[in-house]
Parts: sequence; C-alpha cells; structure tokens
Amino acid sequence: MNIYQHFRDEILSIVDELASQNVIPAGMDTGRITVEPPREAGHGDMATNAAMVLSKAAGMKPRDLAAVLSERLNTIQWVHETEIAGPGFINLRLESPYWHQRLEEILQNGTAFGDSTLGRGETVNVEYVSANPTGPLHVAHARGAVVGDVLASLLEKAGYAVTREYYVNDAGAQVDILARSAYLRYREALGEKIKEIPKGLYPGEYLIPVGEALAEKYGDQWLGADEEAWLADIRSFAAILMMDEVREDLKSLGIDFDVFSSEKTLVEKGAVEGVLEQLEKMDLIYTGVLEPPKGKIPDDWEPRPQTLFRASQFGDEVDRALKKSDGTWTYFATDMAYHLDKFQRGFKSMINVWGADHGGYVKRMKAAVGAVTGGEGELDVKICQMVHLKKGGEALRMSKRAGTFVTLSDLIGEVGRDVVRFMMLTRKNDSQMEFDLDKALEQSRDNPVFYVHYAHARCRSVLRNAATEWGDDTISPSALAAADLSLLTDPSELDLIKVMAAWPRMVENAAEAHEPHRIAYYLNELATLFHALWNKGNDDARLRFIITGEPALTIARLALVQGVATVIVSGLQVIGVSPVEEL
RNA sequence: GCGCCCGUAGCUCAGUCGGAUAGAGCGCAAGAUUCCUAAUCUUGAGGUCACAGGUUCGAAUCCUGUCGGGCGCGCCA
Repeated sequence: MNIYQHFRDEILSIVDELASQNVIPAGMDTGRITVEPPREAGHGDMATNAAMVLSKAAGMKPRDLAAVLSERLNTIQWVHETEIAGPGFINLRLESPYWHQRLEEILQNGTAFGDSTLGRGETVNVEYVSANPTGPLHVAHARGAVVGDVLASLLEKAGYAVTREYYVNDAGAQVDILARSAYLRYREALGEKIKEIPKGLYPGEYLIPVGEALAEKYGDQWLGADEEAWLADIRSFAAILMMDEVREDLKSLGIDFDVFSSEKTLVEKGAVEGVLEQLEKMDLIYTGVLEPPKGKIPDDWEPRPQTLFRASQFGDEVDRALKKSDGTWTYFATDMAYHLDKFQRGFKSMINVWGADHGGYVKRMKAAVGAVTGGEGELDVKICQMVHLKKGGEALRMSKRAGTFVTLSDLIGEVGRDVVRFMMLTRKNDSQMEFDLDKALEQSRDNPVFYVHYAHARCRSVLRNAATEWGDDTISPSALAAADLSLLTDPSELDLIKVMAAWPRMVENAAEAHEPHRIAYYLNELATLFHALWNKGNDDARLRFIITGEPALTIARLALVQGVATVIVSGLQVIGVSPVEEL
C-alpha cells in the first residue's frame, strides 16, 4: 500500500466534505495536491501542499485554509498531530501503532510488499539491447541491457503487463558487412593467408570460428565465387551464430527476452510497404530535396531528390529520408514499420532503451510513432550515456575498429553478474558513468553493491544467531507474525520502519518516471539506516536486537530485522540481484 | 552551424513530474570495538545549485540567452 496515497485520499474526502458544507467552494481542481515525505524529518511523517494549491480557488489565505483542513485532519485515524508550517504546509505526525502495522504488513506480504496495481494490467513494451547481430555484446550494451531489464521488472512490480523485446537488425548493411567479414574467415579456414582485414570489415577474432563452421558446412564451394553466390547464405548463417552468442551473453547477465523481432522478417512480409502506403494516404510522404546540414557539409554532399516523411509536422527539425539511393529502405523506414507493428500487437505504451549514439534519432522516432499510430501510441526513449571503464586507476580505452573493446562476458568474468547489474544503476541513465572495476569488487562503504549485501547478510546473521540461541521456532514466520510490535518504541527503530513503509511509493514513482536507478539508491538508504541502528547496539546494549531474558522484545526486534531483510530482497529482486546470506 | 543530454561541496553523484534551512558517499579533522559481522558507525568543517534574466505565494527543478563538457547531424544501424 502506498501510504501517502492513502492520506491523500483522506484529504480529498475532507475537501469534498468541506465543500458540501459550503465552507469552501465546490469543484476545485485537486489534481495538484500532493502528500509527500517532508525533506526534513523534523517536519513530521508526511506533508501536504493542499492548502497552498487550493488557496487561490478557495479565496482564502493558504495558512487560513490550512487551519480549516488541519482541524479535520486531526480527527482522522492514525493522525497523531498536525502542524501548519512555512507558507502553508500541513505536516502530519502519525501514531506509532500505524507504523507497527506497516511492519506487520511487510511480514505478511513478504517480498510481494511493494507490488502495486498502478499499471492496472496495461501492456507496456520495453525494447532494449537490440544490438546488431554482428559480434559479441560489449560494455556499452551492458548498461542498456540492465537499465531495460530492470525497468521492465520495475513496471511489472508496479502492475503493468510487460513484454521484453529485442529487435534484431538482420536486414541492413551491417549484416552484409558481417557476411563479407565472415567470408574472409571462411577463406582463411580453408588455408588461405589473410594478411589484413580490409577497412570497413569487422576484424574481430570472434569471426574465426564462424569461418571454420562455414568451411565445415559448405566445403570449398564458394572459394573464388562471386559475392552474390554466397552473400545471402553466409549472412543468415553468421547472423544466427552471432545471435546465439548474444543470447548466451544475455543469459549470463540474467536477461531473458519474451520476443525477438526480426527486421528481415518484417521487411519480407511487406510491413514497410504497408506503413508507407498508410502514410501516403495521410499525405505525409513526398519527394523532395533536403538542405545540407548547416555548418558542416559532408564531403560527398550533393542535392538529391528523396522520398521523405514529413517528420517536421510532428516535432522533428527536418523531414526524414525513407529510401536510400540504391532504392532500398532506410533504417528509419523499417523502424517505422517496426513500431507500427508493435502498436498493432497491442502496445500503446512503448519504451526504447538506446545508446548515446542514437540520441539524435529520438525526435524522428517519436514523430514517426505519433504519425503511424494517429497519436495513440506513446513512445519514451531512455538514452544510456557512455560507460568508461577504469582499472588499476587507469581508463580502459576501447575501440571497436581496433577490436580492443571489452566484451560483456569479459566484464561479467571480472566482477560477476550481480555487481554489473547493480553498478549500472548507480547513475541516472542519461549521465555518463565511470565503472571502476577495482572499486566494484571492494568490500567497503565505497561499493554500494557490497554495502547493501552486507546489510542483508547482517540481518540474516542476527536471525541465525537467534535461532541458535533460542531455537528455530523463534524466527519462524508465525512467531514473528505474533510478535508484539508495540515494543518497538525507539525513534531509530520507527525511522527504519518509516523508510521501509515508503518502499511501495518508491516503486510507483520510479515506475512512472521510468527511472530504475532510484531502486538502487533506495536500497542504499535503507542499508544506511540499518547499519546505523546496528551500531547503536554497540553503544547501548539495550538497543541490540537480541536481548537475553526478554523474549517478547527480542521477537519484536527480530520481526523488525526480518522486515528489513524482506524489503532489501524485494528491491534486489527488481534489480535482479541475488541476496547473500553471509559475507 | 544545428539538435539532444549534462553542469549541484575539493572529488563522484542524488535531489520525488515547482515546495520549507539544497543532501549522500569519498577525501579531510576528531571519535566509537571485552558485546548480534568495526567489511560498520558517530560528530565536524566544506555551497553564488555554471552565469544572467524571466515566470509565481515559492525555482537546483519550468522558460529565454550566454559559457563549458558529451553525443549526434542525407543514401550507417
């Protein structure tokens, strides 16, 4: 349950009630009323801006209106006291039993705590990774993979019906290059000496086994043959092998897609012609000549009539080309068809997770979605900025051309899957990130993965110790459920419960904002509070979890510890990281 | 030249679709361990939220401009 939502509803009914009693006008816009945790703990448990938001429409000064509202709020169940502060905030302080109930709720729900019905089962398509099937995944893909996957999990937890989708670009020029590169390796496998991989082809050694496999399957039949004889076969052969590798890499990151959509299939079934026909009917296509980009004119620029989409009618800067000079579709044209296809499969809400190099593509894609769905489809694009790897205090420079990039599987081999997943969420997706391989393995406060794991391990440790000393029954779910939680009276214990109680709201807000990194930050905060409480037990033995000779108090505190562990696990599940029992 | 993203403490970064005295970690200074994991914690110093205007009860947040960094800029994806 989102507790802030609960009290917001209470305020709305108070507003209605006051309106029906003609104390304030009826029919005011209450949409901007919020109930939030105040930034400062000293301001109570919750604060509402209701009086300030409504004051104008009510024709009252904010603080006067606040006085009227707070009088009624005082009578609501669980409200301990209210206070009018600053320009007209109403601060609420809640009674301790309310917080004890929240802990009980956590214990009853287990890791399902935080599940929300916000999404009302609406479908959302999250498309991520979508790397060309031309080589293994590397570090840049890892960030998008994690961001997309965790965003999908987050939306699921918030009550959406999520489809995880990978778009396989198996039709464009990139896979032709793959095929030519593989052909070289094929000749090599048959004994030819290849001195140097020509510029423009993929030099990576990962294609050597592909060449060998080709040689084994097809023998020498293509030696000396024209490209048109072998291109199609090798292209699909190599692309399939590459996708197998991609799937392996994703699996090792714990990522499993629901749908792999093939660009080639889409093109072959005429989807591009379909979407263009539709656009033609809407008069959104014409033949024209684009202006060269100002300030920077490409060397080989020449004005040329092209088939263009009126993207500028939908918020883009210029109209965009749909056909290449060789008559084939641009990537954009097939991507339009692809997004219409998604929409027709029932996804009004689409999220794409892209790398930084696609930033300039966002506007036209949004324009395209707006056009082909008649404004009904909604596209959000999360751009993941670059990841700079660091090791031994030095930057690891990567170059795809030189073949010196660090692969995803290298990275996982170096630090492990869970660390990769968590670390990728320690920055907003649109901020650049430095990934320090040494720090990611460090067991210190510096390393948020460790820090959260440590908090959970400490929880488990206390529970194990209690079981050893008092018997397994002490920590059984039924024993903890029967605990007298009213014995939890210390402010730091209640503070901890309050942060746990904020978890459902965190899930909803992060899901609505499409910001998975907030989960990692929340877990860090929860861990901080728990570590702090733990250390209070060092200063004051009365605050330790296990108090010999006081079973009731101990069980209440074990319930608290179990609650912390539960919420941490609930969060780690969203991130896709396994909790550890001990370190 | 144009578009998008970013600019917050010495460093790395949060900051809840406009809220109260702008936060955290690292680093720095000083402390806590016969006791549930000190792999942790506590306290302190540290700020013109890049800069200049504007919008309003209120701006780090929204708008305009300037400066600085990143990404991209017809027939690559």
